[in-house]
Amino acid sequence: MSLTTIKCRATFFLEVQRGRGNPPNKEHKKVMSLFLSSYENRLDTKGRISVPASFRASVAGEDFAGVVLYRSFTNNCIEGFSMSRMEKMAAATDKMGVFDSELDDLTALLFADARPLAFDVTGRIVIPSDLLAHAGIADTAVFVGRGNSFQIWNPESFRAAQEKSMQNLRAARPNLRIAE
Amino acid sequence: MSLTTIKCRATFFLEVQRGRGNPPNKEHKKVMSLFLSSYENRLDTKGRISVPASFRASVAGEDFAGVVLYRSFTNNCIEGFSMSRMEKMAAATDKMGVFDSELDDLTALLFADARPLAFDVTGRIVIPSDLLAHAGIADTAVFVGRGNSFQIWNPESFRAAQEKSMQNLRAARPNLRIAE
DNA sequence: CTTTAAACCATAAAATACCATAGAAAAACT
DNA sequence: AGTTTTTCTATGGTATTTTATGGTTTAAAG
Repeated sequence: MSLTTIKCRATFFLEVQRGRGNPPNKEHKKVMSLFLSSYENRLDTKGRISVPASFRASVAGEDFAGVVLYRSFTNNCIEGFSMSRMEKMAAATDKMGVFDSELDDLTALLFADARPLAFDVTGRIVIPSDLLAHAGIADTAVFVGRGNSFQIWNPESFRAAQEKSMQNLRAARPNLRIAE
Repeated sequence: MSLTTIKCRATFFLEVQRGRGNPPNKEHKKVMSLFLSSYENRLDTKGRISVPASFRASVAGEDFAGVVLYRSFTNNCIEGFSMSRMEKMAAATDKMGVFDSELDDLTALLFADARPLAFDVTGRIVIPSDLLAHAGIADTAVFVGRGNSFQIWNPESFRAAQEKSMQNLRAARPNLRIAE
């Protein structure tokens, strides 16, 4: 095949961008909203710890640039959510009976204990000391994805809990085929 | 930011195709959502490996341009599927009570181990080293279609597993005719 | 003032975007 | 059917960006 250069003259229309910002037709960044995988990070001398970049991406675009943490009811770990999910939980409690005593306990623990923690410029948070104590975290912590939420564990405790979960699964369903 | 349409008139040069050749084919390929067939590809020195083009086509059009991998619970291989499938699982856990423990063990293991891996421009991913270790993969891997999911194997292990499956089938169903 | 918390640089390593190419496969013309 | 040309895929190498983490300075609070 050969190419030939020819001279042309034409009238056409062009869309130009005025002002700053991203053009609307630009392919927007791929959004990954789930908390997946596990990341082991370190606390510095001031108690700061980096929230994994992929977890920050999961809450990117929300009104509150940070996460909500509270002490897990069931494990020695810290539970984490996005603020928007916290709001969904509040909406869910509305569906329960007003005089439900369980609701009382739940709201007393959950909402009273919940700490909104904003990211700093580099994506770090300072986890309150009572949460750290509850999870037995000293200088290293594991951020563990749980789909729509995540947890923060002491590394040793996490490995032990994972092992226990695996044993539970094998005991409950010897023929388990999770892959399909 | 706003867009403004302006009228232009210009003289320009255009390269035109003379003779034989293949004009750009803008027909997009037939959408194949299933993972089918097997492909043996190589890891380069940086641990990158091409996801087979047909597998990439299977997840084309999804929000997340990549796949989700985790260590198989039942085999020495890596399990893989699309992010949308992961999201369906997360949605399923939401339908259960928030403090229900039925799926706790499963989600604890699955979401914590799942790795979202985005394709690079040429369709490669970097498989984390712990996944490679679990599957015993060094410099070559086999992508194995499994319909709605796929697996990644060490080539030798895969052939051995296939052989074992074949033997199991024969033992269980002596009359089964399996084409060689 | 003293203490505490938040904002502000700095950086090595890891992750990822970018560039290049040979071979295979596909399309279009003969 | 056969040939030419182009595109696509898998693969390799290089450059740039991001991330996690440390330290320092400024603002706020007691």
